Amino acid sequence: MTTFDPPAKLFKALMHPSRLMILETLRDGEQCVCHLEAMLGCRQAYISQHLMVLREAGLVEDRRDGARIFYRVVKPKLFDLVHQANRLSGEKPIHISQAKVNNCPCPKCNPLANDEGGKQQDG
Amino acid sequence: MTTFDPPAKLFKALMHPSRLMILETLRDGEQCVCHLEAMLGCRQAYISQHLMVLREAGLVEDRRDGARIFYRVVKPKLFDLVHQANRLSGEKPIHISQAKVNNCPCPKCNPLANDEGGKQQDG
DNA sequence: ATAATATATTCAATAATTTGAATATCCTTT
DNA sequence: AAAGGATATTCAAATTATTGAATATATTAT
Repeated sequence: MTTFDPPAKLFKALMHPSRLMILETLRDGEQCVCHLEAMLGCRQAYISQHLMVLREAGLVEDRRDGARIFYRVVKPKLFDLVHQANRLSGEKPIHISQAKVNNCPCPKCNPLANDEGGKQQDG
Repeated sequence: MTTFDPPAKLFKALMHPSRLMILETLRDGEQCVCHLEAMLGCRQAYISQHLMVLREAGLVEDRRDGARIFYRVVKPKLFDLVHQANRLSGEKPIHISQAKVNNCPCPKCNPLANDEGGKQQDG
């Protein structure tokens, strides 16, 4: 309708904390849904619904690798936008740990379990 | 609730095209409500409601001058955020004319009508 | 084929946003 | 004080977002 519809739609896709958390988790590179599930501590369907919003807004794309589906941010400049918004909100810089997640079965968190067999690297 | 609530709230305040249009109109400096009314071509109450959202999000502040109330953007960096979002949306740069608006009675559009008397500068 | 795992979609209840209409408030002029 | 103009608030109906539950789809292993 107006000139401002496209940016308004972008902001609308970004207006949910869980979606921002998802994006921030993707900052490190693509991640599978089960990893996002473990990071956010939310149910799979919930994550999937938010991923749908991000996907339909054109902000993320997915790639299937076997049974898993990996999501990635399409334009890295999106990260800047989120951080700039965080700064404008007067908040401390966002930093979420990209460390392996314990209860996550994905190959990034448990490479040995999937690629070789049985072994884990927990400590 | 989470780290992402503050930026999410900011995005929520920005998710409406009319509010983006209002902000962009304020880029040139403070403007009274009747000017925004003339710029957007919307009713006063509608504008006022969106101004309330922006005000409650801490994005704009108002100043009364006589019968008129002038709004201004608190942090100019907000303009960058909107433009960055517009760029990310793959749109042409936003530029709205800051020219005087014909059907607007405010002092910025009709300085003579208010400050001196009767005269206009339309031609 | 069956079972198990990973992910997506649909459904429904609740909550929030949008927006017009009506009305209230505050200021200025008379 | 009354009237008129500028702006804010309240109300209500329509629309949209949120979110859990159930279910469907696709892949891999048996």
